[in-house]
Order: sequence, then C-alpha cells, then structure tokens
Amino acid sequence: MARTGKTTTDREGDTRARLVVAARDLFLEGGAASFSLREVARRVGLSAAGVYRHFDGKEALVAAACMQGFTVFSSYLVRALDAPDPLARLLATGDQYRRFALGNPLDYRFIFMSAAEDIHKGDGPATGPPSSTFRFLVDRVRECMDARVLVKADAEKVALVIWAHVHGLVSLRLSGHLSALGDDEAFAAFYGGSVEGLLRGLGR
Amino acid sequence: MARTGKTTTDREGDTRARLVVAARDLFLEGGAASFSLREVARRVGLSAAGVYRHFDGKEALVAAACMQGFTVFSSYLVRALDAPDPLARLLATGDQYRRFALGNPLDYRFIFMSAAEDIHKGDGPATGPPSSTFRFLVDRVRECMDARVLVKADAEKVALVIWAHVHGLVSLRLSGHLSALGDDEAFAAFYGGSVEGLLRGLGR
DNA sequence: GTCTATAGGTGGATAGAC
DNA sequence: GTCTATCCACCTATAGAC
Repeated sequence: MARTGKTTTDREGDTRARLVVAARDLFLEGGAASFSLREVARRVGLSAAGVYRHFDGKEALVAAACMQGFTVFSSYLVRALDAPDPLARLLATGDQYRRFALGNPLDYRFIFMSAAEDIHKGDGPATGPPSSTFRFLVDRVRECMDARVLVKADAEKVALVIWAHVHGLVSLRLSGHLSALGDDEAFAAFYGGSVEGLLRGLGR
Repeated sequence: MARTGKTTTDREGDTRARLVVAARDLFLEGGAASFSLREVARRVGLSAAGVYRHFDGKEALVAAACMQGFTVFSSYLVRALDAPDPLARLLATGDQYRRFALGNPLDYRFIFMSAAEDIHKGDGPATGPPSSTFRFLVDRVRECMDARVLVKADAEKVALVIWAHVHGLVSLRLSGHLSALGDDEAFAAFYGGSVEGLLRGLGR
C-alpha cells in the first residue's frame, strides 16, 4: 500500500509529484490506449518497480494524474466573473470555455469527451455534468433571466442547451472537423457568432 | 442485412466477411485501445496467423471494419427526404441524426468523436466534416433558405452551426453527461426543443 | 486456407538485495 | 526508496508444414 497525503520535506513527495505530472502528460498525449506505468517511470528516471513505492499500481497512478484538469478548468471559468454585467458574464463564460478547450485540448478531451463513468467515480452517482462547474453556468444563466436579458425559463435546461452548443463547437474543432474554418482566431469569431445566434433563439 | 451480390459456395468470402464483422464489433466495443487481431481471430474461430490470408495486418483489418458505420449513417439520413417540405426535411434530418447516434452509439463515437486524422485517411486532406453526409445537411439548409424558412446566409456556415449543436447534444448524451434528462424519449423531446430554439435564433 | 511454432516486442506486477 | 531480476500475460508478425 502506497502513502497517502502527508506533506513532508523529504524527497518522497517530490518524486511522487513528478510521477503525477509525467503520468498526466502521458495520459493526455496518447489517451488511455498508450498509457503505461513503465513509460511514466522511464520519464522520471525511475524503475518500473519504484513506482509501486508511491502508488498501488497503474489505476491509482492514472486516477491521481487526472484530477488536475478540473482545477485548470475552474481557473478559466472564474475569470468570467470580472465582466461588468450578467450578459457580459455569460458571454465571457462561453469565451473562457472556448479558451480552456483550445488551450488545453487534452484536458478537455479527458473531461468532456470520455465516458462519464470512467471519470466521475468518486463523485457519487454520475447522473449529470461535472457538478460544480456546471452550476457556475446555471448561475450565469439565471442571472441573465433575473435581469430580463434572457426570457424566464428553466435555467438548468437552458444551461444544458448552451453547454451542448459550445461543447459541440469546441469538440468538433478539437476533433479536426472544423479545420476548414481557419485558424483559432477565425474559429473564435465563428464561435462567437454561433453563440450569439443561439442566445437570440433563447429569447435575448 | 441480406447478402449482396455473388452468392458463392466457397468459404473464403464468408470467413473474410465474418472477420470484418467481428473486427467492427471489437473495435466499437473497446475502441482502438483494446483492439487486437488475435481477439478477432479468436471470435471467428480462426488462428491469428490465418487472418493474414485475408488482410495484410491489423491496420488493414481495422480499416475494413470501420467503413460500415458511414453506410449506416447515410441510410438514416436519406429517410429525411420523405418529409413533405424543406423545413420538415431539415427537422427530420436532425431527427435522423439523433436516431442514428442513439441507435448506433459505437459507430457514432467512431465517426464523430475520434480524431479526424485517424479516420479519413483515404479521403484526401481531412479539412472538413465527412463530406458527402455534410453536404446533405447543407442542401437541407439551402433548401430552407430558398423557401424563406431560414434567413438567407452562408448555408455552409449555418449548417456547421446546426451540426455543432446537434453533435453537442448527442455526444454529451452518449458520454453520459445528460443522463439527468431521463430516458431516450425524454431526451428526444429536449433535443427537439433545443433545435427549435436554435432555428429560431437562425431566423426562422 | 489454415494450422503450429516461433521470434521479438510490449506491458503489469512481485520478490528480494541494497 | 530504489534497484535488478524475474514471471506471466498479451500482442504483431513471419516461416513452413499440411
């Protein structure tokens, strides 16, 4: 059984941390397919057996490695709160969503393009979207409804529609199906116009 | 699916066909990760070496196996042409898209949720969506614009927006992120309302 | 056409020395 | 805590017998 928690000053935590980083890199590079404990060990200059001093095995290593993307995602979203009014904050949320996806494509793939069961195992029943970040969007939508920028309706469902829309755009982009649109700047413009069109339909 | 052409008595075509079917099943079950030539051979009761009589190797087998999803997808889309007017045909196209995705989740994942480079290798440059089926949607959109059901605009870009929207919905559904909506029927209703909202924004 | 045998590679995991 | 040595499972692919 490997160590848990316990922040210390010895080199143990150091090696463990480097393992997590290398594991995340590898996992996000080639997906679960090409992930191997041995390769991770190789990258940090450790023998394969040495990894077992820090983790119980492959699964534990992957699990530890994959928690980071969520943190990064949240850090993008909160920046949308700097915008001055409800509509601006909603649009900024969409903007940050796109920035996160294009700036961290591998994290995005993992969080939103993998089977939900494979990801949210410690989160209780995987009945919905990653909850805390989804609630952020719901709050932005409700805010707009309260300000009469969107017509009053079920905020959760409207948030789902918006989420699906932006997810569709960025996931097709990440899969290469929208490369005809040009560079990332051109895509950003297309993305903005598309969201604009959707919000129009939602009664802005 | 009935036999197509050339009913023979030799078992060669038979074995080859069974290999393709087994390969497709296996590939769609576990993705490229768990795919192995040996397992395919096992399933059809053939030795691993025997496969090389029918295919050059693993890659060729995968390639042959993955052509089928496209055919099935097309067979769904064309049914939308039965609808009586442009708008109905556009809506029916969206409907068939959803039906295909939910009815053939593994094929859908392969076609639309894998990296484009991994799929369209024989199609020349992978600069856009699977071309022939995408053109079908563009045609439905243009038809609606001609009939003044949608405001005149760049039909290709509008089609991309619609595609992204429906893809977002079904892909989140397939990943399990929309399971809170209930069963497939409830999802279908949500899907319909969502598309409705988008088309409203696109100037219907 | 299909087989067995085999070569040569990946990987996960454990035991025991240091 | 890290190593080497080892075992076992699985894979792709080829060679040659039948």
